[in-house]
Amino acid sequence: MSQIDVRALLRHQPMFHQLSDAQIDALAPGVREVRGQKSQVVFHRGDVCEGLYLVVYGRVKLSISSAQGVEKVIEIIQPGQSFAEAVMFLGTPCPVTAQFLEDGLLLQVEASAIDRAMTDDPAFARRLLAGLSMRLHSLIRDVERYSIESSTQRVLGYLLQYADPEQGAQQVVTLPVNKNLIASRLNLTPETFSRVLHQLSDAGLLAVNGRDITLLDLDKVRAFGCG
Amino acid sequence: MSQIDVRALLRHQPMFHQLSDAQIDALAPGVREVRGQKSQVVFHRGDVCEGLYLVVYGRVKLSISSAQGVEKVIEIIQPGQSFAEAVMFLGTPCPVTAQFLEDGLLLQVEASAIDRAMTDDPAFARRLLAGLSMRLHSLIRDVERYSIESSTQRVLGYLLQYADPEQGAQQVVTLPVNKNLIASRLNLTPETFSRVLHQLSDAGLLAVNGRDITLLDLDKVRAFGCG
DNA sequence: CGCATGGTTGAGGTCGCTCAAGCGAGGTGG
DNA sequence: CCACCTCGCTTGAGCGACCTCAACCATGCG
Repeated sequence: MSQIDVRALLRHQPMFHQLSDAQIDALAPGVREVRGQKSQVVFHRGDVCEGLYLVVYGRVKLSISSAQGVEKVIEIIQPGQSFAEAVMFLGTPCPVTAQFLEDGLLLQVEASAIDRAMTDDPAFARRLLAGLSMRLHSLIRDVERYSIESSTQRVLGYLLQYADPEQGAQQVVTLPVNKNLIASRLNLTPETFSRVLHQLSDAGLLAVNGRDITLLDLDKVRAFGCG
Repeated sequence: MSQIDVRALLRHQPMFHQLSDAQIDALAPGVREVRGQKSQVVFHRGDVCEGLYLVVYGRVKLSISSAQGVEKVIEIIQPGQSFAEAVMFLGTPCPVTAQFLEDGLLLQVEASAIDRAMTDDPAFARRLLAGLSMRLHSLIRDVERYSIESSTQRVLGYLLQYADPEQGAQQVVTLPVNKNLIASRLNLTPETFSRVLHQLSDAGLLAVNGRDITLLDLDKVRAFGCG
């Protein structure tokens, strides 16, 4: 792959949107392409990484595993998002394992390149900070979910995330990945997830059709979520 | 309080250690002192804050509350640490409530002052990023704890955090705050926390004497934590 | 003393997990 | 074409960890 391609890819990453062409050029030498196939591991928990990753296409799963082999999905990284920034700034071992959910392409940007970009452009540092902040807040939401919400509330909260408040009271949410993965994300077993969906379906709040979930009354769903 | 004092206080904050006197001077006008008494609220969940907070002395509790009034402690901020950075960079409402655990003094640094410091000194931005990264990792640990560890493992993990690997196999850990707060931090009820401690005590792993907990055999404790 | 606060202990309930079986869709190969 | 498999999902029965509610005890303080 030529540098031309890398530059074009970099330019399309939200993180780098406001960099000048010269800054992109400066970044490019510090960037490595990482192609991977479904279920291939990018790095294991405990590995040391020397740079952050950007997802160009494909999705990546960040997860942890207990000694007993139970796996727990922490986050699903979509194209355009980044991961392992924190580990880069700390230089500590990775707290999670990263694995391709499907064939995909990543860009690994080494720390020195990021440092250069930050020095050149303070706005870039601010963007990184904002990115980490968002991650932080979403993790706080997670802690909240796991600690004080019931399984039903977690499921509804997850679904509401995908609902558009502007749209009508009734709308369809299509699950982005398979139900097992979502269950893990919500810290539920697949069995419980399935049961919760059907129980909500019985209650007349939603209708399930494979991965398509129709929220029948957004206001009722919201009210239920806060009860 | 005069500006002299603010500058002296700023200089002692880890976050600002590497700033020059001139940079500290530039920061000072954007800093506000916040004195508070035990259980006084700094900001409520949902409030908008225009700057980050540094704890000079006293401790601050970050927590969330469910609609039913159940409170859950997310973090206990010690002197020298900061909070609300994420909210500052995003400009979003606070996801948590901040409350003094005892009489204390905070410094509120407004966003524009931080921006200035970042522009002047890229290393400062890096320090902020490292700070947020540490927060992120500790939250990942939390999610891990809540989702795949048992109550016993959570308690042991918490205690091991305070143990010094360099010291002998037997050492005393003094709980920094009262047991109710720690229980909440570990997502346990006070009752369960108490029971777990006594159960571990029966198992000969530790001895409880008020807030002083003696770990009787560090290796055994570690082994127990992983089983 | 009376009261508040923090901690312990007991009895009982429940949410979500585990284990196990069954089902439908999609794919492969004989 | 059908047998057969896998994979994702569902359903049921039983169970256990942790919570809830309630009483009780120790300490400190006005």
